[in-house]
Amino acid sequence: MPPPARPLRADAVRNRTSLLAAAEIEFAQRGSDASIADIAERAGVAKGTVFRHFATKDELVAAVVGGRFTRLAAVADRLLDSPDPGAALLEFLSATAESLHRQDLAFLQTVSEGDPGVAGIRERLHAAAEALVGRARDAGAVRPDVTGTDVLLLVCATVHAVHSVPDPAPDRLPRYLEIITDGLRHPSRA
Amino acid sequence: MPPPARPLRADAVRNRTSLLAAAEIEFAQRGSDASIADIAERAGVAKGTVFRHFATKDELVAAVVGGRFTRLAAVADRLLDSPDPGAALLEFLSATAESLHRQDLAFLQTVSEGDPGVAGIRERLHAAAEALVGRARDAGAVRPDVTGTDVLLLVCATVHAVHSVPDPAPDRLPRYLEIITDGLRHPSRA
Amino acid sequence: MPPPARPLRADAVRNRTSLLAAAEIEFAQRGSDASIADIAERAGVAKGTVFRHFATKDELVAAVVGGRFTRLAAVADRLLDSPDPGAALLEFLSATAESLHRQDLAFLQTVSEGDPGVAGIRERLHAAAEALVGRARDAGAVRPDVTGTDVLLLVCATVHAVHSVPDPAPDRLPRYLEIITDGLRHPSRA
Amino acid sequence: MPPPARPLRADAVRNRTSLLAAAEIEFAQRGSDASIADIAERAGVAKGTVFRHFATKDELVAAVVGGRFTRLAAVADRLLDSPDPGAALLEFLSATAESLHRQDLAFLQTVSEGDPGVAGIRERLHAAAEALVGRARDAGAVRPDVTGTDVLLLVCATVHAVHSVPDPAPDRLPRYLEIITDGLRHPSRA
DNA sequence: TATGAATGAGGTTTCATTCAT
DNA sequence: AATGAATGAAACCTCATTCAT
Repeated sequence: MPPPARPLRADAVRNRTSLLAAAEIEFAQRGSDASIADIAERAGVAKGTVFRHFATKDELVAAVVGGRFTRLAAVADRLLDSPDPGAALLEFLSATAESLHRQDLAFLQTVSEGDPGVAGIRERLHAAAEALVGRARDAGAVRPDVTGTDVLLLVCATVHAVHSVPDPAPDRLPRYLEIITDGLRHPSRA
Repeated sequence: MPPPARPLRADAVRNRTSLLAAAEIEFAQRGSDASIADIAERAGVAKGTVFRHFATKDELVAAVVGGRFTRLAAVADRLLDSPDPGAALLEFLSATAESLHRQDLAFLQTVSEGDPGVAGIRERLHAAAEALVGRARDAGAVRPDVTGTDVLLLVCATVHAVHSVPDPAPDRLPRYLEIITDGLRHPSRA
Repeated sequence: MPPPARPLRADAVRNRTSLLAAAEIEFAQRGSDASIADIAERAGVAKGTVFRHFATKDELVAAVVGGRFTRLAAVADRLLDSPDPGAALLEFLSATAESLHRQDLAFLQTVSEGDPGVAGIRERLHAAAEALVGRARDAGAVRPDVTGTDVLLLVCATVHAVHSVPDPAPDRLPRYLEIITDGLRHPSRA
Repeated sequence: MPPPARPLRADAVRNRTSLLAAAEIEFAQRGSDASIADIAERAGVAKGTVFRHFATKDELVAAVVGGRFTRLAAVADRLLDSPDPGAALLEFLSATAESLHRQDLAFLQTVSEGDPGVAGIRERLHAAAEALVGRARDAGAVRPDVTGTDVLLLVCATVHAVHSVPDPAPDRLPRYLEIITDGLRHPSRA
C-alpha cells in the first residue's frame, strides 16, 4: 500500500515550518496588519512561496492559530496522567498563560473563527481542557459550575489584560493568575 | 492675535460628536480595519471633514478611547460618594463590564498607547479606580495587594474573553465577573 | 429645481476623458493585457484615480466599448436623414470600418459582454444599424434577409481580419469592403 | 557526439501530443489568459514538463497555431486534385470555416506573429490557398483580383464575427459564408 | 526525463491622507 | 469650514519560469 499522499519535499517542509514561525513572530509584533511580504522575508522565502503553502492570508492565520491550539491541547493531554487533579489544572493554567504571554495572538482568533479546520482543533482543545477540569471538579478542587471553556477563556483574558498595559510589571501575570485561580476554587472549601 | 482657542462653530461641534459616535460603532463592528470612508459616511460628513477634526486616523482612535475612559472615570467618581465601599466597587465593576460589553474596543488601546492625551486620561481613570479600590481595601472588602489598575485590567480582559467566543451564552459574563470578584476578595475573609 | 446630480468637478471630467482616451490607445496597442498602471501613466494620473472613476478594470473596458458603440450609433442616426438609402448604408459601412481600423478593439467585446450598460448601448447601436439596413432593404439595395446585426458583424470581422495580417497592405480594407458589399447586394439585381 | 536530432522517446511524443491538444482546448475556452498550469493539468502532466517541450508559453502558442495551419494546408493540398476548381474552393472555405468555428484561436495569431517557424508554415498555407484560388480564378469562378490570402482572411474574419455575438443563432455562419462567396464571385458572371 | 516547489515581477485593488474647489 | 477628487504606497494574489529532487 503506497503512502496516502506523497510526503512534502524536504525544502517544502522546511519552508512551511519557517513560515509558520515567522508568521507567529510578525503577528505577535505587528498584529493582524503584519504583511505577507514581511513574513516571507523573515522566513527567508519569496512572497509567492507563502501563497503556495497558504492560499490566503486567512489560511495562514488559521494555521498559526491551529498550531497554537494543538500545542496547548497536547499539554492538557499530557497533564491528564498527573496524579493530583487540582495541581494538574493549575499547571495547565500557568503553562497556557506562559505560552500565550510569550506571544499574544488573541486577535487572530477573530479572523480564524470561520475556518472549519480551526474549529475542529479548538473543539479538541476545549475537550482536553474540559477533561482536566472535570477531574479537578470531581476532586472538589474547583467550583462545580466551571467548565473547560471557562478556564481557557479566563486565562486567555488575563494574559491579554497584562499585555494591554504599557509598562510590563513582571509580577502582574502571576498575581492575576492567582486571583483567577482563587476565584475558580470551590467557594465552600476556602 | 486671535484668541488662543477659539470655540468651535456650532456645526463643527455637531460634526465632531457625530464622528466620534460613528467611529465607535464602526470600530466595534469592523475592528481596527474600519475605514475612514465608512466612518465619514455613517457620520454623514465627507471624508475630508474627518481630517479637519482629527489630523490622523490614530488621533481619531485616541479620541474614541479617551471618551470611553472619561465616561468610565466619571462613573468611578460618582461611586466614591456611595456609603458602602465594597458595594461601590462591585457596581463599578459591573457598570464597566456592561459598558465594555456593549462595545468592545480593547484592540484600540494598543493603537492609542502612544498618544499623550490618552495617557493623561487613562491616568485619571486609573486614579479614580484606585480611589474606589482604596476605600474597599480599607474596609477589608478586597485583598490588600489589589490596585485600581488590577481591577480595570481584569474586567476589561474578562469582557474581551467573552467576546472572543463565537456562541454568545448570555450567562457567561456575569459568571466570570463573579469568579473575578471572588478572586479579588480578601482570602482570609472568605 | 436643483440639478439632479452635482456635475463632476472640472478636473474630474478632464481626468475621466484622459483616462478613456488613454485606455483606448493602450488597449489598441497591447490588447486586453494593457495594464492599469500604463493607462494611468499615459493619462497622466495616479493609479488610484483610475479606480475612483472605474471601480474595476472590466468597468473601464465597458466604458471604452460603450463609448465606441455610442459614437458608431450616432453616425448611423445621422445617416438616417440621407436621401439615398443604399449610399447611406455604404457610407455607414466605410465610416465604421475606418473607425474600427484606426483602433481595433474587438477583443474587448468579449470582456464587456456581461456588462448590462454595454448591452443597452449595443442594443441601441444594432437598432440604429437595423434602421439603416431596413431603408436599404426597402429600396432593394440589399438582400432581403440581411439585418443590421449582419452588417455590423461583417464589417467588424473584415477589419479584424485585415489587422491580423502582419504586412499592412493599404488597399486590402477597401477591397474587402467591396467584396462584402457586393455580397450583401440583392442577388437578382446584380 | 550524439545524433543531431535524437528521436523523442515514446512517452515524450505522447506528452507533446497531449499538451498540444490540451492547449488548444484551454486557449479556445479561456482565450490567451489560459494558464500553463491549467494546460498542464488538462494534459495530465506536471507544469515543468510543459517547459521541457516548449521553452516558452509563446513557443507553445506558436506550436498550436502551426498545427492548425498545417492541417488547413493539408486540406487545401488535397482539394487541389479535385476536378471542379470552383467547387474545390468552396469546399475549402467551408471546411476551414468549420474547423475555425469549432475552436476560434484567432487571437493567438497576434502572439505567434514573430515566430519564424509559424511564419514558414503560414507561408505554406497561404501558398496552398493561392493555388486553389488560382485554379478557380483561371476557371472564372472568382474575381480576377482575389488572392489566397484574401480567402483565408475573409473566412477567418467571418467565423470570428459569428463568435463575437452572444446568442449563437446557428444559421448565421452559413449565411455569412454565402455572402462572402457571393462577394468573391466574378462580378460580370453573376 | 518528470515532478512540483520556489521564485519574483507585475497585476488589480484598497485606503489614509492631501488639496483644489 | 466642508467637500470629494487625486494621490501613491502597500496589500494581496497570479503566473510564467527556474531548479532541486
